[in-house]
Amino acid sequence: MGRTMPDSAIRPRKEFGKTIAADITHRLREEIIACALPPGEPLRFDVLRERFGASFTTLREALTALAAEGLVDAQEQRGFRVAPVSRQDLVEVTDARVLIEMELIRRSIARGDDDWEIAVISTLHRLKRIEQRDPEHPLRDPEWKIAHRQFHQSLVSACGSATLLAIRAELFDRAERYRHLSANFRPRPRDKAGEHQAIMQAAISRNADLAVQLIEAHIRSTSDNVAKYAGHLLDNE
Amino acid sequence: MGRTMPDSAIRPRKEFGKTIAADITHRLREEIIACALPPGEPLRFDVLRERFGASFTTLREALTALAAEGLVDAQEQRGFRVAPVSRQDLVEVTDARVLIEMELIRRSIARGDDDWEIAVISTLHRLKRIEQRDPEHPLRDPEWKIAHRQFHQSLVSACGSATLLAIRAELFDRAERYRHLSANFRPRPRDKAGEHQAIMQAAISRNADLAVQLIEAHIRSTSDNVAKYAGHLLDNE
DNA sequence: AACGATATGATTTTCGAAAATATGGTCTGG
DNA sequence: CCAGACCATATTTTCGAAAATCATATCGTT
Repeated sequence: MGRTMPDSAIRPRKEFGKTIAADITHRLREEIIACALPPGEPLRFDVLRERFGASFTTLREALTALAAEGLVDAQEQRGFRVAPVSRQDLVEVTDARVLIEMELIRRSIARGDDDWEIAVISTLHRLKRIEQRDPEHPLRDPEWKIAHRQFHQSLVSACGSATLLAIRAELFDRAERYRHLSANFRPRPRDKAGEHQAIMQAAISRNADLAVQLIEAHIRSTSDNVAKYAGHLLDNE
Repeated sequence: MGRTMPDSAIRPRKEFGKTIAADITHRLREEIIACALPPGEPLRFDVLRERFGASFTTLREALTALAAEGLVDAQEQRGFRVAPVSRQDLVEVTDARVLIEMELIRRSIARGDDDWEIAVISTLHRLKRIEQRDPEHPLRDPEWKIAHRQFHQSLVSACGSATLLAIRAELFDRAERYRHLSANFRPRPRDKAGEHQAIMQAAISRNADLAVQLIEAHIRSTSDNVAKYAGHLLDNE
Protein backbone atom coordinates (compact mmCIF):
# COMPACT_ATOMS: atom_id res chain seq x y z
CA MET A 1 0.00 0.00 0.00
CA GLY A 2 2.80 2.42 0.85
CA ARG A 3 4.66 1.13 -2.13
CA THR A 4 3.35 3.36 -4.88
CA MET A 5 4.79 6.61 -3.52
CA PRO A 6 8.39 5.90 -2.58
CA ASP A 7 9.80 9.02 -4.21
CA SER A 8 7.91 11.86 -2.57
CA ALA A 9 11.12 12.87 -0.86
CA ILE A 10 13.26 12.55 -3.96
CA ARG A 11 11.15 14.56 -6.38
CA PRO A 12 11.43 18.14 -5.14
CA ARG A 13 8.28 20.07 -6.02
CA LYS A 14 5.26 19.57 -8.15
CA GLU A 15 2.63 21.34 -6.15
CA PHE A 16 0.41 22.33 -9.03
CA GLY A 17 0.61 20.41 -12.28
CA LYS A 18 1.73 16.91 -13.01
CA THR A 19 4.73 18.09 -14.98
CA ILE A 20 7.52 20.31 -13.73
CA ALA A 21 6.98 22.66 -16.66
CA ALA A 22 3.32 23.19 -15.77
CA ASP A 23 4.26 23.70 -12.15
CA ILE A 24 6.85 26.33 -12.97
CA THR A 25 4.47 28.06 -15.35
CA HIS A 26 2.06 28.32 -12.46
CA ARG A 27 4.60 29.61 -9.99
CA LEU A 28 6.09 32.11 -12.42
CA ARG A 29 2.62 33.39 -13.26
CA GLU A 30 1.86 34.01 -9.60
CA GLU A 31 5.11 35.87 -9.04
CA ILE A 32 4.62 38.05 -12.09
CA ILE A 33 1.04 38.92 -11.15
CA ALA A 34 2.11 39.76 -7.61
CA CYS A 35 4.93 41.92 -9.01
CA ALA A 36 7.45 39.89 -7.03
CA LEU A 37 9.09 39.88 -10.44
CA PRO A 38 8.67 43.52 -11.42
CA PRO A 39 7.52 44.61 -14.89
CA GLY A 40 10.32 44.80 -17.44
CA GLU A 41 12.63 42.62 -15.31
CA PRO A 42 14.93 40.54 -17.49
CA LEU A 43 14.38 36.82 -16.95
CA ARG A 44 17.83 35.30 -17.30
CA PHE A 45 18.17 31.57 -17.35
CA ASP A 46 21.02 31.44 -14.85
CA VAL A 47 18.93 33.24 -12.27
CA LEU A 48 15.75 31.31 -12.98
CA ARG A 49 17.60 28.02 -12.92
CA GLU A 50 18.81 28.67 -9.43
CA ARG A 51 15.50 30.09 -8.24
CA PHE A 52 13.28 27.32 -9.58
CA GLY A 53 15.68 24.40 -9.78
CA ALA A 54 14.82 23.44 -13.33
CA SER A 55 16.79 23.12 -16.51
CA PHE A 56 17.03 25.50 -19.44
CA THR A 57 14.48 23.81 -21.63
CA THR A 58 11.89 23.33 -18.92
CA LEU A 59 12.12 27.01 -18.04
CA ARG A 60 11.94 27.91 -21.70
CA GLU A 61 8.69 25.99 -22.06
CA ALA A 62 7.17 27.82 -19.10
CA LEU A 63 8.27 31.22 -20.40
CA THR A 64 6.86 30.47 -23.85
CA ALA A 65 3.47 29.64 -22.36
CA LEU A 66 3.45 32.84 -20.31
CA ALA A 67 4.45 34.85 -23.37
CA ALA A 68 1.33 33.56 -25.11
CA GLU A 69 -0.69 34.79 -22.12
CA GLY A 70 0.79 38.26 -22.35
CA LEU A 71 2.58 38.16 -19.00
CA VAL A 72 6.03 37.65 -20.49
CA ASP A 73 7.69 39.40 -23.38
CA ALA A 74 9.78 37.16 -25.64
CA GLN A 75 12.55 38.91 -27.54
CA GLU A 76 13.91 36.46 -30.05
CA GLN A 77 17.57 35.61 -29.54
CA ARG A 78 17.67 38.09 -26.68
CA GLY A 79 15.78 36.26 -24.03
CA PHE A 80 12.66 36.91 -22.04
CA ARG A 81 11.55 39.62 -19.64
CA VAL A 82 8.50 40.28 -17.54
CA ALA A 83 5.98 42.05 -19.76
CA PRO A 84 6.35 45.81 -19.34
CA VAL A 85 3.48 47.95 -18.10
CA SER A 86 2.17 51.15 -19.63
CA ARG A 87 -0.83 53.44 -19.53
CA GLN A 88 -1.78 52.26 -23.00
CA ASP A 89 -1.70 48.61 -21.96
CA LEU A 90 -3.74 49.35 -18.83
CA VAL A 91 -6.36 51.11 -20.92
CA GLU A 92 -6.49 48.23 -23.40
CA VAL A 93 -6.79 45.57 -20.73
CA THR A 94 -9.51 47.54 -18.96
CA ASP A 95 -11.45 48.11 -22.17
CA ALA A 96 -11.22 44.48 -23.18
CA ARG A 97 -12.31 43.34 -19.73
CA VAL A 98 -15.32 45.64 -19.77
CA LEU A 99 -16.35 44.42 -23.21
CA ILE A 100 -16.09 40.74 -22.39
CA GLU A 101 -17.11 40.72 -18.75
CA MET A 102 -20.31 42.67 -19.44
CA GLU A 103 -21.31 40.17 -22.09
CA LEU A 104 -20.52 37.17 -19.89
CA ILE A 105 -22.43 38.57 -16.91
CA ARG A 106 -25.42 39.04 -19.15
CA ARG A 107 -25.24 35.49 -20.44
CA SER A 108 -24.72 34.05 -16.98
CA ILE A 109 -27.75 35.87 -15.62
CA ALA A 110 -29.81 34.56 -18.51
CA ARG A 111 -28.62 30.96 -18.13
CA GLY A 112 -27.59 30.51 -14.51
CA ASP A 113 -29.41 27.84 -12.50
CA ASP A 114 -29.76 27.24 -8.76
CA ASP A 115 -26.21 25.99 -8.44
CA TRP A 116 -24.95 29.18 -10.03
CA GLU A 117 -26.87 31.33 -7.55
CA ILE A 118 -25.50 29.29 -4.68
CA ALA A 119 -21.96 29.66 -6.01
CA VAL A 120 -22.30 33.43 -6.30
CA ILE A 121 -23.74 33.78 -2.82
CA SER A 122 -21.26 31.48 -1.12
CA THR A 123 -18.15 32.89 -2.79
CA LEU A 124 -19.21 36.40 -1.78
CA HIS A 125 -19.87 35.18 1.74
CA ARG A 126 -16.37 33.76 2.02
CA LEU A 127 -14.89 36.96 0.60
CA LYS A 128 -16.71 39.09 3.16
CA ARG A 129 -15.63 36.92 6.04
CA ILE A 130 -12.00 37.23 5.03
CA GLU A 131 -12.39 40.99 4.70
CA GLN A 132 -13.83 41.24 8.22
CA ARG A 133 -10.87 39.33 9.58
CA ASP A 134 -8.25 41.68 8.15
CA PRO A 135 -9.63 44.71 6.36
CA GLU A 136 -6.30 46.45 5.94
CA HIS A 137 -4.34 45.26 2.92
CA PRO A 138 -6.43 42.70 1.09
CA LEU A 139 -4.07 42.20 -1.84
CA ARG A 140 -1.34 41.10 0.53
CA ASP A 141 -3.54 38.27 1.75
CA PRO A 142 -3.35 35.24 -0.55
CA GLU A 143 -6.66 33.97 0.77
CA TRP A 144 -8.41 37.24 -0.07
CA LYS A 145 -6.94 37.16 -3.57
CA ILE A 146 -8.25 33.66 -4.15
CA ALA A 147 -11.67 34.44 -2.70
CA HIS A 148 -11.93 37.66 -4.71
CA ARG A 149 -10.98 35.85 -7.89
CA GLN A 150 -13.48 33.08 -7.22
CA PHE A 151 -16.32 35.50 -6.59
CA HIS A 152 -15.80 37.27 -9.90
CA GLN A 153 -15.29 33.92 -11.59
CA SER A 154 -18.55 32.58 -10.21
CA LEU A 155 -20.49 35.55 -11.54
CA VAL A 156 -19.64 34.68 -15.14
CA SER A 157 -19.29 30.92 -14.73
CA ALA A 158 -22.74 30.14 -16.18
CA CYS A 159 -22.14 31.98 -19.45
CA GLY A 160 -21.74 28.72 -21.36
CA SER A 161 -18.56 29.59 -23.28
CA ALA A 162 -15.29 28.03 -22.18
CA THR A 163 -13.61 29.98 -24.96
CA LEU A 164 -14.64 33.37 -23.62
CA LEU A 165 -13.99 32.29 -20.03
CA ALA A 166 -10.40 31.46 -20.94
CA ILE A 167 -9.93 34.86 -22.54
CA ARG A 168 -11.53 36.52 -19.54
CA ALA A 169 -9.18 34.67 -17.18
CA GLU A 170 -6.10 35.94 -19.03
CA LEU A 171 -7.35 39.51 -18.91
CA PHE A 172 -8.17 39.16 -15.22
CA ASP A 173 -4.59 38.08 -14.53
CA ARG A 174 -3.14 40.98 -16.47
CA ALA A 175 -5.42 43.42 -14.62
CA GLU A 176 -4.56 41.93 -11.25
CA ARG A 177 -0.90 42.67 -11.90
CA TYR A 178 -1.74 46.35 -12.28
CA ARG A 179 -3.68 46.25 -9.02
CA HIS A 180 -0.64 44.87 -7.25
CA LEU A 181 1.45 47.55 -8.84
CA SER A 182 -0.61 50.30 -7.23
CA ALA A 183 -1.29 48.50 -3.95
CA ASN A 184 1.88 49.79 -2.34
CA PHE A 185 0.98 53.40 -3.08
CA ARG A 186 -2.75 53.37 -2.55
CA PRO A 187 -3.58 55.12 0.74
CA ARG A 188 -6.48 52.87 1.69
CA PRO A 189 -8.65 50.36 -0.09
CA ARG A 190 -11.93 51.82 -1.22
CA ASP A 191 -15.27 50.27 -0.41
CA LYS A 192 -15.14 47.18 -2.54
CA ALA A 193 -17.29 45.20 -0.14
CA GLY A 194 -20.32 47.30 -0.90
CA GLU A 195 -19.75 47.08 -4.63
CA HIS A 196 -19.43 43.32 -4.53
CA GLN A 197 -22.60 43.05 -2.46
CA ALA A 198 -24.54 45.21 -4.93
CA ILE A 199 -23.28 43.21 -7.91
CA MET A 200 -24.29 39.95 -6.26
CA GLN A 201 -27.77 41.22 -5.51
CA ALA A 202 -28.30 42.51 -9.04
CA ALA A 203 -27.14 39.17 -10.45
CA ILE A 204 -29.27 37.02 -8.17
CA SER A 205 -32.36 39.14 -8.81
CA ARG A 206 -31.68 38.70 -12.55
CA ASN A 207 -31.42 42.42 -13.14
CA ALA A 208 -28.97 42.13 -16.04
CA ASP A 209 -28.86 45.80 -16.97
CA LEU A 210 -28.04 46.84 -13.43
CA ALA A 211 -25.46 44.09 -12.95
CA VAL A 212 -23.73 45.03 -16.18
CA GLN A 213 -23.68 48.68 -15.19
CA LEU A 214 -22.24 47.89 -11.76
CA ILE A 215 -19.56 45.61 -13.17
CA GLU A 216 -18.44 48.22 -15.65
CA ALA A 217 -18.19 50.85 -12.92
CA HIS A 218 -16.34 48.37 -10.70
CA ILE A 219 -13.75 47.54 -13.34
CA ARG A 220 -13.26 51.11 -14.48
CA SER A 221 -12.92 52.58 -11.02
CA THR A 222 -10.33 49.95 -10.14
CA SER A 223 -8.42 50.84 -13.27
CA ASP A 224 -8.70 54.56 -12.54
CA ASN A 225 -7.29 53.96 -9.09
CA VAL A 226 -4.31 52.19 -10.58
CA ALA A 227 -3.68 55.02 -13.01
CA LYS A 228 -3.97 57.50 -10.17
CA TYR A 229 -1.72 55.87 -7.61
CA ALA A 230 0.72 54.02 -9.84
CA GLY A 231 0.86 56.57 -12.64
CA HIS A 232 4.50 57.34 -11.92
CA LEU A 233 5.33 53.72 -12.71
CA LEU A 234 3.52 53.80 -16.02
CA ASP A 235 4.99 56.85 -17.71
CA ASN A 236 8.28 55.42 -18.85
CA GLU A 237 7.50 52.90 -21.57
CA MET B 1 31.38 41.31 -47.98
CA GLY B 2 30.18 37.80 -48.67
CA ARG B 3 31.72 36.73 -45.41
CA THR B 4 28.89 37.34 -42.98
CA MET B 5 26.58 34.62 -44.35
CA PRO B 6 28.72 31.52 -44.74
CA ASP B 7 26.21 29.14 -43.19
CA SER B 8 23.09 29.65 -45.26
CA ALA B 9 23.63 26.18 -46.68
CA ILE B 10 24.40 24.58 -43.34
CA ARG B 11 21.47 25.86 -41.34
CA PRO B 12 18.48 24.04 -42.80
CA ARG B 13 15.35 26.15 -42.40
CA LYS B 14 14.33 29.25 -40.58
CA GLU B 15 11.91 30.75 -43.02
CA PHE B 16 9.74 32.58 -40.51
CA GLY B 17 11.15 33.47 -37.13
CA LYS B 18 14.66 33.96 -35.98
CA THR B 19 14.59 30.93 -33.73
CA ILE B 20 13.86 27.38 -34.81
CA ALA B 21 11.16 27.13 -32.15
CA ALA B 22 9.30 30.15 -33.52
CA ASP B 23 9.66 28.81 -37.03
CA ILE B 24 8.23 25.43 -36.10
CA THR B 25 5.42 27.07 -34.16
CA HIS B 26 4.53 28.92 -37.33
CA ARG B 27 4.69 25.88 -39.58
CA LEU B 28 2.75 23.69 -37.19
CA ARG B 29 0.09 26.37 -36.87
CA GLU B 30 -0.35 26.51 -40.64
CA GLU B 31 -0.66 22.75 -40.94
CA ILE B 32 -3.19 22.52 -38.14
CA ILE B 33 -5.30 25.35 -39.56
CA ALA B 34 -5.21 23.76 -43.01
CA CYS B 35 -6.20 20.41 -41.45
CA ALA B 36 -3.10 18.81 -42.96
CA LEU B 37 -2.84 17.59 -39.39
CA PRO B 38 -6.43 16.55 -38.76
CA PRO B 39 -8.30 17.40 -35.54
CA GLY B 40 -7.64 14.96 -32.71
CA GLU B 41 -4.49 13.61 -34.38
CA PRO B 42 -1.91 12.55 -31.79
CA LEU B 43 1.30 14.57 -32.10
CA ARG B 44 4.03 12.11 -31.23
CA PHE B 45 7.54 13.34 -30.86
CA ASP B 46 9.12 10.64 -32.99
CA VAL B 47 6.95 11.59 -35.93
CA LEU B 48 7.33 15.33 -35.45
CA ARG B 49 11.07 14.99 -35.04
CA GLU B 50 11.38 13.37 -38.42
CA ARG B 51 8.89 15.70 -40.07
CA PHE B 52 10.34 18.95 -38.80
CA GLY B 53 13.93 18.00 -38.08
CA ALA B 54 14.04 19.46 -34.60
CA SER B 55 14.76 18.04 -31.19
CA PHE B 56 12.35 17.05 -28.45
CA THR B 57 12.58 20.22 -26.46
CA THR B 58 12.29 22.57 -29.39
CA LEU B 59 9.15 20.78 -30.53
CA ARG B 60 7.84 20.84 -26.99
CA GLU B 61 8.22 24.60 -26.87
CA ALA B 62 6.28 25.00 -30.11
CA LEU B 63 3.49 22.69 -28.95
CA THR B 64 3.20 24.53 -25.66
CA ALA B 65 2.75 27.84 -27.46
CA LEU B 66 0.08 26.38 -29.74
CA ALA B 67 -1.69 24.87 -26.75
CA ALA B 68 -2.00 28.36 -25.30
CA GLU B 69 -3.59 29.46 -28.59
CA GLY B 70 -6.15 26.68 -28.45
CA LEU B 71 -4.92 24.86 -31.55
CA VAL B 72 -3.25 22.05 -29.64
CA ASP B 73 -4.52 20.05 -26.71
CA ALA B 74 -1.91 19.24 -24.06
CA GLN B 75 -2.60 16.14 -21.98
CA GLU B 76 -0.10 16.14 -19.15
CA GLN B 77 2.20 13.13 -19.17
CA ARG B 78 0.30 11.79 -22.18
CA GLY B 79 1.52 14.03 -24.89
CA PHE B 80 -0.09 16.46 -27.27
CA ARG B 81 -2.71 16.17 -29.97
CA VAL B 82 -4.30 18.51 -32.47
CA ALA B 83 -7.20 20.23 -30.71
CA PRO B 84 -10.40 18.30 -31.38
CA VAL B 85 -13.35 19.92 -33.11
CA SER B 86 -16.96 19.92 -31.99
CA ARG B 87 -20.23 21.69 -32.62
CA GLN B 88 -19.97 23.30 -29.22
CA ASP B 89 -16.50 24.66 -29.96
CA LEU B 90 -17.61 25.96 -33.36
CA VAL B 91 -20.52 27.79 -31.74
CA GLU B 92 -18.26 29.29 -29.07
CA VAL B 93 -15.65 30.45 -31.54
CA THR B 94 -18.31 31.96 -33.78
CA ASP B 95 -20.00 33.74 -30.88
CA ALA B 96 -16.74 35.11 -29.57
CA ARG B 97 -15.72 36.30 -33.03
CA VAL B 98 -19.02 38.09 -33.51
CA LEU B 99 -18.76 39.80 -30.15
CA ILE B 100 -15.19 41.02 -30.66
CA GLU B 101 -15.15 41.66 -34.38
CA MET B 102 -18.28 43.82 -34.23
CA GLU B 103 -16.74 45.97 -31.53
CA LEU B 104 -13.44 46.31 -33.39
CA ILE B 105 -15.11 47.24 -36.67
CA ARG B 106 -17.00 49.93 -34.85
CA ARG B 107 -13.87 51.33 -33.27
CA SER B 108 -11.94 51.18 -36.54
CA ILE B 109 -14.65 53.08 -38.38
CA ALA B 110 -14.62 55.72 -35.66
CA ARG B 111 -10.84 56.09 -35.62
CA GLY B 112 -9.58 55.05 -39.04
CA ASP B 113 -7.65 57.65 -41.05
CA ASP B 114 -6.78 57.93 -44.74
CA ASP B 115 -4.18 55.19 -44.55
CA TRP B 116 -6.76 52.87 -43.06
CA GLU B 117 -9.18 53.52 -45.91
CA ILE B 118 -6.44 52.90 -48.43
CA ALA B 119 -5.51 49.63 -46.71
CA VAL B 120 -9.11 48.41 -46.75
CA ILE B 121 -9.58 49.29 -50.40
CA SER B 122 -6.29 47.87 -51.60
CA THR B 123 -6.52 44.59 -49.69
CA LEU B 124 -10.01 44.04 -51.08
CA HIS B 125 -8.74 44.85 -54.57
CA ARG B 126 -6.02 42.24 -54.30
CA LEU B 127 -8.48 39.69 -52.98
CA LYS B 128 -10.84 40.28 -55.89
CA ARG B 129 -8.09 39.98 -58.44
CA ILE B 130 -7.02 36.62 -57.02
CA GLU B 131 -10.63 35.45 -57.05
CA GLN B 132 -10.99 36.38 -60.72
CA ARG B 133 -7.94 34.38 -61.59
CA ASP B 134 -9.15 31.13 -60.03
CA PRO B 135 -12.67 31.28 -58.65
CA GLU B 136 -12.96 27.57 -57.96
CA HIS B 137 -11.49 26.52 -54.63
CA PRO B 138 -10.23 29.61 -52.86
CA LEU B 139 -9.18 27.89 -49.64
CA ARG B 140 -6.80 25.67 -51.58
CA ASP B 141 -4.98 28.75 -52.83
CA PRO B 142 -2.44 30.02 -50.30
CA GLU B 143 -2.45 33.44 -51.90
CA TRP B 144 -6.22 33.73 -51.54
CA LYS B 145 -5.98 32.71 -47.90
CA ILE B 146 -3.40 35.40 -47.20
CA ALA B 147 -5.31 38.05 -49.10
CA HIS B 148 -8.57 37.13 -47.41
CA ARG B 149 -6.93 37.27 -44.00
CA GLN B 150 -5.36 40.63 -44.75
CA PHE B 151 -8.61 42.14 -45.91
CA HIS B 152 -10.41 41.21 -42.71
CA GLN B 153 -7.37 42.26 -40.71
CA SER B 154 -7.30 45.66 -42.37
CA LEU B 155 -10.94 46.29 -41.52
CA VAL B 156 -10.25 46.17 -37.78
CA SER B 157 -6.65 47.38 -37.85
CA ALA B 158 -7.48 50.93 -36.78
CA CYS B 159 -9.31 49.89 -33.60
CA GLY B 160 -6.43 51.00 -31.41
CA SER B 161 -6.18 47.92 -29.18
CA ALA B 162 -3.32 45.51 -29.76
CA THR B 163 -4.74 43.40 -26.96
CA LEU B 164 -8.07 42.84 -28.68
CA LEU B 165 -6.41 42.41 -32.07
CA ALA B 166 -4.32 39.56 -30.67
CA ILE B 167 -7.41 37.86 -29.29
CA ARG B 168 -9.19 38.39 -32.59
CA ALA B 169 -6.29 36.83 -34.49
CA GLU B 170 -6.43 33.66 -32.40
CA LEU B 171 -10.16 33.32 -32.94
CA PHE B 172 -9.72 33.93 -36.66
CA ASP B 173 -7.22 31.06 -36.83
CA ARG B 174 -9.51 28.70 -34.98
CA ALA B 175 -12.41 29.62 -37.27
CA GLU B 176 -10.31 29.19 -40.38
CA ARG B 177 -9.57 25.62 -39.35
CA TYR B 178 -13.30 24.89 -39.38
CA ARG B 179 -13.60 26.45 -42.82
CA HIS B 180 -10.91 24.10 -44.10
CA LEU B 181 -12.69 21.22 -42.48
CA SER B 182 -15.80 21.84 -44.54
CA ALA B 183 -14.05 22.93 -47.72
CA ASN B 184 -13.75 19.39 -49.04
CA PHE B 185 -17.47 18.79 -48.71
CA ARG B 186 -18.86 22.15 -49.69
CA PRO B 187 -20.36 21.95 -53.19
CA ARG B 188 -19.36 25.43 -54.28
CA PRO B 189 -18.24 28.59 -52.60
CA ARG B 190 -21.03 31.05 -52.01
CA ASP B 191 -20.85 34.64 -53.07
CA LYS B 192 -18.27 35.96 -50.70
CA ALA B 193 -17.00 38.53 -53.16
CA GLY B 194 -20.24 40.47 -52.96
CA GLU B 195 -20.26 40.33 -49.17
CA HIS B 196 -16.71 41.59 -48.93
CA GLN B 197 -17.48 44.40 -51.33
CA ALA B 198 -20.52 45.48 -49.29
CA ILE B 199 -18.57 45.38 -46.03
CA MET B 200 -15.82 47.51 -47.54
CA GLN B 201 -18.27 50.09 -48.80
CA ALA B 202 -20.08 50.32 -45.47
CA ALA B 203 -16.75 50.76 -43.68
CA ILE B 204 -15.39 53.39 -46.03
CA SER B 205 -18.63 55.36 -45.94
CA ARG B 206 -18.41 55.23 -42.12
CA ASN B 207 -21.73 53.51 -41.78
CA ALA B 208 -20.86 51.63 -38.59
CA ASP B 209 -24.27 50.11 -37.95
CA LEU B 210 -24.46 48.63 -41.43
CA ALA B 211 -20.87 47.40 -41.39
CA VAL B 212 -21.42 45.69 -38.05
CA GLN B 213 -24.59 44.07 -39.31
CA LEU B 214 -22.89 42.81 -42.47
CA ILE B 215 -19.90 41.44 -40.57
CA GLU B 216 -22.13 39.53 -38.18
CA ALA B 217 -24.08 38.00 -41.06
CA HIS B 218 -20.82 37.18 -42.84
CA ILE B 219 -19.34 35.38 -39.85
CA ARG B 220 -22.52 33.55 -38.93
CA SER B 221 -23.29 32.36 -42.46
CA THR B 222 -19.77 31.03 -42.80
CA SER B 223 -20.19 29.17 -39.54
CA ASP B 224 -23.59 27.83 -40.61
CA ASN B 225 -22.05 26.55 -43.80
CA VAL B 226 -19.41 24.67 -41.82
CA ALA B 227 -22.04 23.12 -39.57
CA LYS B 228 -24.06 22.14 -42.62
CA TYR B 229 -21.35 20.57 -44.74
CA ALA B 230 -18.96 19.30 -42.09
CA GLY B 231 -21.56 18.33 -39.50
CA HIS B 232 -20.72 14.65 -39.84
CA LEU B 233 -17.19 15.46 -38.66
CA LEU B 234 -18.38 17.31 -35.59
CA ASP B 235 -20.74 14.88 -33.93
CA ASN B 236 -18.28 12.55 -32.32
CA GLU B 237 -16.45 14.27 -29.47
C1' DA C 1 39.30 61.71 -32.67
C1' DA C 2 35.88 59.04 -35.27
C1' DC C 3 34.66 55.01 -37.44
C1' DG C 4 34.39 50.29 -38.64
C1' DA C 5 36.11 45.72 -38.16
C1' DT C 6 37.24 42.10 -35.06
C1' DA C 7 38.00 39.41 -30.97
C1' DT C 8 36.18 38.22 -26.34
C1' DG C 9 32.89 37.15 -22.90
C1' DA C 10 28.09 36.58 -21.64
C1' DT C 11 23.64 34.66 -22.77
C1' DT C 12 20.44 32.32 -25.28
C1' DT C 13 19.11 28.42 -28.06
C1' DT C 14 19.41 23.69 -29.57
C1' DC C 15 20.46 18.96 -29.20
C1' DG C 16 20.28 13.92 -27.97
C1' DA C 17 20.94 10.96 -24.01
C1' DA C 18 18.85 9.58 -19.71
C1' DA C 19 15.05 9.45 -16.38
C1' DA C 20 10.19 9.27 -15.50
C1' DT C 21 5.78 7.87 -16.76
C1' DA C 22 2.15 5.61 -19.36
C1' DT C 23 0.50 1.66 -22.22
C1' DG C 24 -0.43 -2.95 -23.39
C1' DG C 25 0.08 -7.77 -22.80
C1' DT C 26 0.71 -11.89 -19.88
C1' DC C 27 0.09 -14.47 -16.08
C1' DT C 28 -2.07 -15.95 -11.79
C1' DG C 29 -5.69 -16.72 -8.42
C1' DG C 30 -10.48 -16.74 -7.69
C1' DC D 1 -13.93 -16.58 -17.61
C1' DC D 2 -12.84 -12.37 -15.04
C1' DA D 3 -10.12 -9.15 -12.16
C1' DG D 4 -5.98 -7.56 -10.82
C1' DA D 5 -0.95 -7.58 -10.32
C1' DC D 6 3.24 -7.60 -12.82
C1' DC D 7 6.49 -7.06 -16.45
C1' DA D 8 8.11 -5.30 -21.00
C1' DT D 9 7.77 -1.82 -24.26
C1' DA D 10 6.55 2.71 -26.07
C1' DT D 11 6.35 7.55 -25.19
C1' DT D 12 6.87 11.59 -22.85
C1' DT D 13 9.55 14.64 -19.91
C1' DT D 14 13.77 16.45 -18.01
C1' DC D 15 18.51 17.41 -17.89
C1' DG D 16 23.16 19.58 -18.76
C1' DA D 17 26.57 19.95 -22.36
C1' DA D 18 27.50 22.05 -26.78
C1' DA D 19 26.47 25.26 -30.55
C1' DA D 20 24.75 29.62 -31.99
C1' DT D 21 24.01 34.30 -31.23
C1' DC D 22 24.34 38.73 -29.08
C1' DA D 23 26.75 42.52 -26.37
C1' DT D 24 30.93 44.76 -25.27
C1' DA D 25 35.67 46.05 -25.44
C1' DT D 26 39.83 46.46 -28.23
C1' DC D 27 42.39 47.62 -32.03
C1' DG D 28 43.77 49.51 -36.49
C1' DT D 29 42.84 52.74 -40.18
C1' DT D 30 41.42 57.15 -42.16
